[in-house]
Amino acid sequence: MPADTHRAQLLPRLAEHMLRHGLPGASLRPLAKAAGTSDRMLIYHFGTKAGLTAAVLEHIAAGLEARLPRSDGRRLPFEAVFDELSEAFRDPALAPYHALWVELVAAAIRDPETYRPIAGRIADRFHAWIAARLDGGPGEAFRLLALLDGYALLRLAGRPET
Amino acid sequence: MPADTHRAQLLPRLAEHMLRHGLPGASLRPLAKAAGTSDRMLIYHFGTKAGLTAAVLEHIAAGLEARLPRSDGRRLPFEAVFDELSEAFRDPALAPYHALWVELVAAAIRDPETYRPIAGRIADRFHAWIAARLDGGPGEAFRLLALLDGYALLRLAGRPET
DNA sequence: TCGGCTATGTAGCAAGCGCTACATGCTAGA
DNA sequence: TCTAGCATGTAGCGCTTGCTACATAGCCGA
Repeated sequence: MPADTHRAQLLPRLAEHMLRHGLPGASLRPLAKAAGTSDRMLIYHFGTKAGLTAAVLEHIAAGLEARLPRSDGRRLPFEAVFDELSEAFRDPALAPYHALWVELVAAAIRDPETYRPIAGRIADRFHAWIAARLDGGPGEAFRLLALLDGYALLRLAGRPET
Repeated sequence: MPADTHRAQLLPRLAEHMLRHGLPGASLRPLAKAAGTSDRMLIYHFGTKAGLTAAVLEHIAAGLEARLPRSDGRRLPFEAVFDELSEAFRDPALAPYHALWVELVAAAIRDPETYRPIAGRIADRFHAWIAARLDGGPGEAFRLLALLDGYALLRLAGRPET
């Protein structure tokens, strides 16, 4: 059995654990336990903790995007898209994703080499996702993304919008 | 010499270290070294790591607010305040504060007991600061705060606004 | 002078971290 | 059938974490 297959089999369970326990809870031994293997084997398959983290986060981001509704081609004005998305992002089922996103950006501050490329790719993904359904330029899409991120951040800080 | 005086003397150096090295770098031994004392004495003065962290972060937040310009009583519309503040917040000298803020919110996710009250108080502080110079209600001030936080977050994720 | 309180140094504990050394079972190709 | 290499278990290393036990020096009031 090739190594890629092993990784692909591990990823869903690693992702589930990481979503539930966050980046700080994603140390090798608990991850291994959750995936039914050993820390020894995680390093064997992914080379390094950083490699593993990158793979799992990429997997999670792809999963989140697949869970969001497809664009129907219509482009709506700023406030309409904002209302729709801020409503959607209040879904508690998405809370673990927001938490992980903030933890990822926090990690990118002190270890940019490892985490910044991942964070950047994820930001781009959702920027494009917004731009595709917003009647406006990329700057406006960026602003909408920032606004949604800001509300999510403040919610995690214990200040939900009122 | 009373204990409060000792704490007050330690705080500036602890704050400087925490600003430079962030929340993850703020473990007892490095902090103690930076403040010219020992981990033993930090616990002695602050009781607990959580107590120390709360005190230092409060000190830092007060310092940041003191550094921002005072309100002259005039109230400006949303875009005017936004432009002024997003300009001010791009100052590289403030980058450590943004980084620490995101790290604080990230910490509040997994340890709300310790960090959420601190994060909430800081959010309130700047919400009030914005509300005092914005021509609009608290909801608009909140939206502006979210927008600024969002831009800061994306900047830390390696995506500065364009 | 003595007794108690504040302050501080030294040493260490138990847990967790990423990662590695070493041995070994298993299986597929020559 | 032999052998090379993939896969995996066991054990442990060196380090950092928050925190504590214990001893003790210095000072201040009775």
